[in-house]
Amino acid sequence: MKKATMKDVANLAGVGVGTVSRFINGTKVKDSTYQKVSEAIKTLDFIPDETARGLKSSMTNTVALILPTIWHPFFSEFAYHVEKFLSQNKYKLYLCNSDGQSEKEIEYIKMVDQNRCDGIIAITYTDIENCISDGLPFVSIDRFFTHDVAYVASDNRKVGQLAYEALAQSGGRHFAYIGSHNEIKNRTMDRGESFEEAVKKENAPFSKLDMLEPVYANKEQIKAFLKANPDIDAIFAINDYEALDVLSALNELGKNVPEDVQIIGCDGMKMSVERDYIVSTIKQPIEAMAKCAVEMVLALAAGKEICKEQLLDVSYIKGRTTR
Amino acid sequence: MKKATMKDVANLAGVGVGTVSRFINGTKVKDSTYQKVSEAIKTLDFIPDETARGLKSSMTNTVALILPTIWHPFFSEFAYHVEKFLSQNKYKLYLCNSDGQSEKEIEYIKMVDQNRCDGIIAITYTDIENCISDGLPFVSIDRFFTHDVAYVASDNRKVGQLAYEALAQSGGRHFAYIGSHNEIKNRTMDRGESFEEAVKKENAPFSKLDMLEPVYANKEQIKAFLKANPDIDAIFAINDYEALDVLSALNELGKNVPEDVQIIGCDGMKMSVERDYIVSTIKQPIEAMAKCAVEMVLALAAGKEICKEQLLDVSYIKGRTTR
DNA sequence: CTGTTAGCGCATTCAA
DNA sequence: TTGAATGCGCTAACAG
Repeated sequence: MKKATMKDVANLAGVGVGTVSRFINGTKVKDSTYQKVSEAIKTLDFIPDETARGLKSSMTNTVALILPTIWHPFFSEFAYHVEKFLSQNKYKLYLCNSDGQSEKEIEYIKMVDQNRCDGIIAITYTDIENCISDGLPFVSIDRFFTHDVAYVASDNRKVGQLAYEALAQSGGRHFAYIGSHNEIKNRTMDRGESFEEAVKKENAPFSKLDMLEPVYANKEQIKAFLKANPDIDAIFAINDYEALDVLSALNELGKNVPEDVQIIGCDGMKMSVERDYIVSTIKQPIEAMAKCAVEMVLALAAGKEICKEQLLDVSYIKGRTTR
Repeated sequence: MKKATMKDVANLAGVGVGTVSRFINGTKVKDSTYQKVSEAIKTLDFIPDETARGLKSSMTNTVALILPTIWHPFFSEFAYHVEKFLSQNKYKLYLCNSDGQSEKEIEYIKMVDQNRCDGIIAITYTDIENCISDGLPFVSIDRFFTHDVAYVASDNRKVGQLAYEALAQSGGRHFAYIGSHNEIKNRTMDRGESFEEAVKKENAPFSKLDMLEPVYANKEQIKAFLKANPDIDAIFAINDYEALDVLSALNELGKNVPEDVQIIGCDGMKMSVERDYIVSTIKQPIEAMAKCAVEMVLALAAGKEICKEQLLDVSYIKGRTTR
């Protein structure tokens, strides 16, 4: 049987379509008509067509999330929380894996103008500055565009500071930073820079390995670096993956962690609710970032003015790679 | 400036709206008008409203993916591939974390009738049989409903068989299965059953720990089980997470893996493209399952008849927990 | 409180 | 080949 429309309901109930519409939208109607409409809806299995509603209201109750790949614990944890908060606001989520391709990112950004979604939350490292038009409800994560573009980030400068303090406190003497960076700048670069500054302020020995992405033979490069600098005993890695690679490299070189060398990563994703932290890490407030991003994008979609820059706090979590 | 509509374009180009519509949809128009329309579209930054199009065509080019939580490597890998294949077909993806709540699953299933999406792919273990109405474009993963409901699954019976063979071949003597199951049946239960059968067919010693979900103090239960059965030297765990917990439990009991005890998990998820497999595992063909599911759901959405049951092959991957 | 009507932006007839 | 008209299903304004 074909899908019932409001007109069918109105006919069956013996009322006008307007009344059915009001019923649907919760406007008060007389008790007797309420009954009739309610019954007609039930017998016809009527479900309102959201496309038609959207055409009138030009609201979709949908937000698109653009990220490099959902197949990565940090992003999937973030996406989980984004969807959760959107859902609490009766919003749906479009998911976009950009794989770093700006064309796909742009395609999704266009969806706002296509009236397919009301706003965008994006974690992106590609060159899309000129696609972010002025009134676009767009929230950027961990990357600054201009003061007009809303963004939320963790306090990446504090990350380096905390990493240094934790390593120094547990006896680190020769510090190193290991990481990589993209040509397009984003705030994660601050992690290494602030770490370096903190070390140098104390005049402690410092080495660094900073690779340009895309990185090949990551672990081999790390091993070569560690061999060339055998005194290193306190390493800060740009993220937890890198930390795992460093851990693996050290093991292969016969060093003990954390006895000989300590490692701190960054992100602090849990992999799943019940798993322990393997590497010590500076934890990003992923859930808080998601909440903040959702609030901002919904406010922007509603045309509200908001504070466009949000820095969230980070914290040190001891795992098994520091003493 | 307000968004331009087809009417605006038509006015500016000095043609009728029908012509603009044809232009957009690639129907041939005269060269001279083609130019005029093309220009008008450019100067007005015209982008067709997909909501209005959807209202006419009742197609959304969107599919919803329902899963327990994207915050889990297996599901996020699956979602990654689903989005990829949908994208290749110009389709968008709605993501739904059900967290095991049937209400939320039902809410998304309704979206087909609401004309918000054209079909559903679902990994679900809750009681929603009676919501899967007949013509619904619905594809189930790893769970059988009825012969009328399309589903794709990996060959879970072969999983247990392969696990046994791999463990036996590398010297396992006393076998054990460790896992948990939900009240709602799904095909993953076949893994343990087929493993048990394979072991018993060879008359080898067998023990099992099968917990009812939700499981509390998982690792403690595992430790108690292992203490009570100290001869166990070859363990098959229902999935890779469970395998990690088993690994951790064994370490805490002072056993070496894989020297003293071998472990095989199941799923074969990696944290991301570039990471290695940690535990030895029976790998599910995640990408192939995603591809198959997408093809099926798009075919169903297009009203085509298809083969409703697809079983995909699994394979053994050696990690660091077998010899 | 309720029925009627006019669009929302577009695709698709039907004439011309 | 094209312009004008009709309607997709719904909401909101208006009149009763």
